[in-house]
Parts: sequence; structure tokens; C-alpha cells
Amino acid sequence: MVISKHLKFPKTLVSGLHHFQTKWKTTSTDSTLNRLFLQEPNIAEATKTLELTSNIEVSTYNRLLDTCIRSKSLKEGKKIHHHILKNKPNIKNTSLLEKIACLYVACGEIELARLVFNEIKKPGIFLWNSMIRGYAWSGPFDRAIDLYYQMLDSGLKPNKFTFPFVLKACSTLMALEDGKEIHEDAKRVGLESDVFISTALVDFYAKCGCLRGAYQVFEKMPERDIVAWNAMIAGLALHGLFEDAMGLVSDMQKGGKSPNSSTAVAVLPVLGQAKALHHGKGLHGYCIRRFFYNDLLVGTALLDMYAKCECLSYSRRIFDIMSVRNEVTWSAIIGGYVLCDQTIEALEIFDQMVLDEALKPTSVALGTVLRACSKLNDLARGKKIHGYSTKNGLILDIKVGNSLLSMYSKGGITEDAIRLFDEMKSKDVVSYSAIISGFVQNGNAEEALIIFRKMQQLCIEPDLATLLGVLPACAHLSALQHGQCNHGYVTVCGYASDIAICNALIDMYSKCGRISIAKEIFDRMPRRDIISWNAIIAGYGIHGLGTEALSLFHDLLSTDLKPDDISFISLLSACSHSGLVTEGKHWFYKMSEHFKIMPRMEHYICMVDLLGRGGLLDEAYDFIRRMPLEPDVRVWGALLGACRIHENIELGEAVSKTIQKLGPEGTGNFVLLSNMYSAVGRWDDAANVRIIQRDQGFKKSPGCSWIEIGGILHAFIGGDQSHPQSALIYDKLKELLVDMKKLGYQADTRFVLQDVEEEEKERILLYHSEKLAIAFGILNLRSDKPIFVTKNLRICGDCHTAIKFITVIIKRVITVRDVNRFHHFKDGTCNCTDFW
DNA sequence: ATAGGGTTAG
Repeated sequence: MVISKHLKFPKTLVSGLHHFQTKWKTTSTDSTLNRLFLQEPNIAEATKTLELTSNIEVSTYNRLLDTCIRSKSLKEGKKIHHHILKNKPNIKNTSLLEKIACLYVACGEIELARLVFNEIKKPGIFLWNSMIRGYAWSGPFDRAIDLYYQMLDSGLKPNKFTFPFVLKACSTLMALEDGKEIHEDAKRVGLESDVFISTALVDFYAKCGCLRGAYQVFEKMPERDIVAWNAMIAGLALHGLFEDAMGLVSDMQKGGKSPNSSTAVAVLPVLGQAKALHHGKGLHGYCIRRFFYNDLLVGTALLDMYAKCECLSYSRRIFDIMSVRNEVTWSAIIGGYVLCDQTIEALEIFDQMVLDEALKPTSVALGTVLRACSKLNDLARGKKIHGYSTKNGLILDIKVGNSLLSMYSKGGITEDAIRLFDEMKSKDVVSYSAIISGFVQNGNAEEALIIFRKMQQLCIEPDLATLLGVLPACAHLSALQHGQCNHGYVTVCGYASDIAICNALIDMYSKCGRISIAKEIFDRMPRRDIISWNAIIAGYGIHGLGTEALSLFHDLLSTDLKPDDISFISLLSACSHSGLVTEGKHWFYKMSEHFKIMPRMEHYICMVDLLGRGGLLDEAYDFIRRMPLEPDVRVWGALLGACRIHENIELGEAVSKTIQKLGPEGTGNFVLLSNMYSAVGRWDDAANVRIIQRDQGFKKSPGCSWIEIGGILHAFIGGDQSHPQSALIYDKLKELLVDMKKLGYQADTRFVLQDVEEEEKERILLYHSEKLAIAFGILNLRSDKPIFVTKNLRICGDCHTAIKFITVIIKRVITVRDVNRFHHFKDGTCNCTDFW
């Protein structure tokens, strides 16, 4: 056969072919192919030649297949396979079949390889190893382990290639027990101290969370190459042990081994995590000396480390000079900008990546950008990304889904959050935590607890972050029993020593009325951060224990911690609740003078409240006028509240005009103004305010009070008759009213804003939500138990008076937590000294 | 090498 007739090589594609054609013109097909296939670019054409003949020798097939394996030519390999099946259907040549299987593994077609593998009676060790490696690389990973055991069953002894492959599968699956058994096998066949196998074992133990195991293997190694050192260092880094990792790096250098770029890449993330900027800079210098800085991975890891240390300008400089960047580099720099609160810039860089560089956003980049949208509350942009993710199938990535979930729920679009949550195919702890925290942050703590329960029913174990969402929900609802239950869970899980958890517990107990337990937790903390102090100071504040709050603040000053802006909000509001005007003024002054903290609007609100409650109305007014910030409606609201307490109509009217101009927020200001007019008997004016309120479309958000009994929250709104015990509750209140009147109680009908008869007003007052909840508590709690009610708004003035009488009648302590603070009623008095 | 959920005030 004359080959030149059939082989038409396009000259442009294969260089030097002319020479080839002339030289081998007259040879047989077999030898032609043999020669031809030694040159990899010719494979495609060569397989065409193959189709023209049926009689090919096994040795030729072998050579063809070797070439295909080297060049990972799947298409051509398949043709050769078909050729063999067609022309030599009964071939029993194992080596040929093994080669085909190896070819498929090399091309990542593990299932095809498996089909061939299954046809081979006694596969050799090389093929077993190839198959195990194939599964260990691309999964299903458990098949790698299965094959390993099958191989042992077939009587073969694993060799030094087998162990690293199967151990890789074990570490991916976190299959600690299987790996340990395989470790024993390695010892039995005397291969434990092989460098490759030991290194694989170190890597396996570290990735499975068993650092001790990793170190034991590492220590026993008779010789360690740089890969072995890197495996151990990476293991320590993986566990966040940056000091140990750095220690090992210097041990390695003492042993005469120089860290390479992989060492740097392993260590840099943990340096960033620990914000160990100093070490990071040192390593950066080393990388420059060793010329690693041109390495893509090193560059990316360096810029990420600097970003984590909040040294964004360094990150940027590295990013700018990197000659090669990939999508990971871009994600890292975008993430750095988001972390450092340069959110707009982060989005600009993302646009640059997509538009200028035409890089396809990965799910990691999208997750990061969604966090940026969430921080900016740019939900429109977030929704666009949602659309893009859906179109490109990235929505199936759970991290993208969770980022979206978090954005929607933090952004307050609960419906979108819930819809997405229901649509998500796979949900994990993070999904649940995201939606729970979202609900809590948007004031829907009840829904948060409902989802929390659902999650537990589905046996999804809450983790630390979940509890950090749930505990504030309990705090918000004053759900002490739920909170205690979660405290128990925290302890069982071993989170009880976590600072953030303790902070959340302090807040929960103090909002649930158990300030002494809050203090106990605070006292027992081995280490505290500024949040711990803020939480306990605020706790004392809302309980009306201003002196204690001040004394804790003094304690704080003797620590290494510095009070922050929130410490002062907590302290000033504590002073305000306890009428500590002098102290409050002192610390407000010190705050900027000594601590160099610029007062924010919130601080001014606290000060106006403090001065106003203290009766210094003119000073408060003056204070507002001298504010460097434009006072907002909340500042004026605080002054109006003070005008009502001290019945200063003249100032109150002026203030309310200002509030009208600014646009009143909610209804609190209308209620205050109306109450103020009623208080001095200007009924027409009071009525007028209510008409304006109605005309402007402000509806009073309903007052709601609740009480937790037996772990169940019983909620009431005014005049509510929906509770099963309604009749009993109403009877109880009527009975109490009779006794209260005997003691001199008179319904304070000024607090009824509806325009109705006096008698009706009394009736309305009697069935206010806080009174209903208290009556329910009296009926359902043992007489030695304190009654604790929570209200979503400020407590009503008449209720405040009535509850004092009730404590005399029933001889029990009653606590009401309203939106501002605690009211501890006992023996006819309230600890707020009526300055609520 | 990048990567989702998190505690304090008002």
C-alpha cells in the first residue's frame, strides 16, 4: 500500500511533514504508524490511517496507546479502542486492555476506565494504582477506598504508589478511621517511613483534624524533604496555629532546608488570619530575596495577607505589579476592599474584572460582591447578581445562595429571603443562621425562633454562629426559658468559653431581667473584650442601676481596653435612666476631650434625654442649638419627652412644630404631644393632634405585651379577647380594679387618645396589653414566682400607676421591660422613680 | 492562593 496516496497532511499544521512523507513513502502500515505516532501532533491524522486497515499488530496498538496517554488524546484513544474491539474481538491481551484503562484515567474518564477495568481478570498493580488515583482525584472518593480494599482481597500487596493515592481520598472524605487502618497496612508492608507515604500521612492526619497523628508521623520520619516540611507546616496553618507554623519554618531552616514558594503559600493565609503583619512583612521580604514574587500563588497569598491585616495599600501595590493574575487574585483583592470597608471601590474592581478583563465571575467572587451589595444596602445590584447566578447555574453553589440570603434578610426584604430559602435545593447551618440573624436584625425575633426550631427538627446542628443569632432573639423577646435552654446547649457544645457567646449571654440575661446572672457570667469570663463591658454596663443601665454602671465603667478604665463610642452610649443612657445628670455631663465632656471620640447623633440623643429628664429643659434646648450636627427628629423627640414629663407646654409646642417640619418618625411624637396637652387639660388641642396624626396617615403601631410561661410566649394587644383564658383574665382585672380603687387609684384617662366617654376610657385603660399580660401572669404563675412582662412600646402612664397598686394588693414583685428600660415594681413603687 | 452565617447601644 502506498501511503502517500492516503495521507494528506495539511502542510500548515504539521511542520516538517514533507520530509517525512518522502522518507517513509513505501513502508507498511504498521511501521508507518509506529513512526508516525512517535510524533504527537500527528495522532489525529494517524487514526484516520488506522481506519483503512484491519490488520494491526498488538505492539503497534501498544505504541499508539502510549502516545495517546502521553498527549491525553481521548478522541483518538477511543478510535483505537473501537478498532481493537472491531478487529480483535477476542483479544485476551491484558496489557493492551490495561493501557486502554490507563488512557481513560489519564483523560479523566474514570467511568469508562472502570468498564474496561472490570473486563480484566487480574489487573496489575499499576492499573490498580491508576484507578485508585483516578477516583482520588475526581471522585467518587469512596470508590478509591473500596478499590483499595478490593485490591488487597485480590491478593496484591500495595506498593509505595498505592498509599499516597488512597490516603488522598481519605483526607478529602475526612475518613479518619479508614486512613488509620491504611496507615497500619503501610506499617505492615514496611513502607511507613517512605518519604512520599509519610508525607501523605502527615497531610491526611492534618486534614482530618488529627494534628497529633500528623506530628507523630512527621517526627518519626528518618529524612524529610521540603514537601514533607511543607505538609506539616500547612497542617498547622490549616488549624490556625500560626506561631507553631512559623516555629516549624525556622526549624526547617535550621535543618538546612530553605522554605520554597509552597511554604510561603501555606503560611501566608494563617498570618493574615492572625493579623500577624510583622511576620507577614518578614515573609514578604524573604519572597523577594528568593524571587518568589513573580509567582501567581505567592502574589495572591501576599496581597490577601496584607488585606486581612487591613493594609490595603500594600495589597493594591502587589496587585498592580503582578504580571499574571487569575480569578482568584481578583477575588482576593475584591474581598480585601470589602473587608476594609471600601465597598464602592470593591464593586468598581469587580466591574473592571468582568468588563475590562472579560473574566467570568466565579462563585467566590459573586459571594464577595454580594457581601459588598449587602453592606451598601444596594439591593438592586444584588438582585441583578441573583439573576446572573440563576442564568449561569451559580445559584446552585451554596455559598452564593447563602450570600444572597444574607443580603435579602439583612436588607429587610423578608419575602425575597424566604422565597429564596424555600427554593434552595441544599441548605446548611449557614443558610439557617443567615435567615435567623436576618429576622432578628429586622425585629422579627419570633419568626427567628420558629425557624430555629424547624432547623433542629431537621437535625441540622446549630453551631456557634447560629447561637449568636438565636441568643439575641431570646433577649429581644425576654424569652428567658428559651435563653436558658440555649445556654445549656452552648455549654454542652463547648462554646461557653467563647467571648462572643458570653457577650450574647450577658445581654440575653440582662434583657430577660436576670442582671445578676449576667454579672456572674461577666465575672467568670477569663478574657473580656470591649463588647463584654458595653453589654454589662448597658444591662445595669436598663435596670436603673446607674451607680453600678458607673462603677463598672471605672473598672473598665483600669483595664487595657479602651472604651469605644458604644461604651459611652451605654454609660450616658445609664446615667439618664438613673438621673445621674452631673456624672453624665462629666463623661460626655471627657469622651471627646480625653478619649478623643467624636460624639455621634446617638450621644446627643442621650445627653438631651439626660438633661431633659433631669428637668434642665432650657439647658437641653440650648445644648441642641449648640450641636455641631444637624439635630434629627430623635433628638427633638427626646426633648419633647422631657417637656411632657415636666409639663412644659410652651417649649413642647415649639419642639413639636420643629418635629412636624422634619417629618415625624412613627407615632411616638404625636402621642407625646397629645399627652402633654391632655395633661394640662387642653383637650381640644389634644384632639387636634390626633386628627393631624390621622390625616397624615400615621397609625399607631399596636402596643403589644407578652409573658413567657412554661417556655411559651403569650402575647396580648389592648382589648384582646383571643386568648383562651380571656374571660378569666378580664374577671381578674375587674376584681383588681375594685381593690385598686379602695386604695385610691383613679384611672388616668389622659392616656386614652380615642375620643370616647369617660367610662369607656376607663374600660379601655383596664384592658391595656400590659395589664392583660400581668393578669395572665397572676393567674398562671405560683405566688412565689415574680411576674415579668415585656412591652414593645413605652409603658403607658396609667398602667405604670396601676401596677404600683397591684403590687400592694397581690404582694408580689412585678417587672415590666418596655422599649426603653426595666420597671421593677415592688410594694407600691417603681425603681424608675417615675422618670420613664 | 480567594470563599457564605456571628455578640454590644438607640
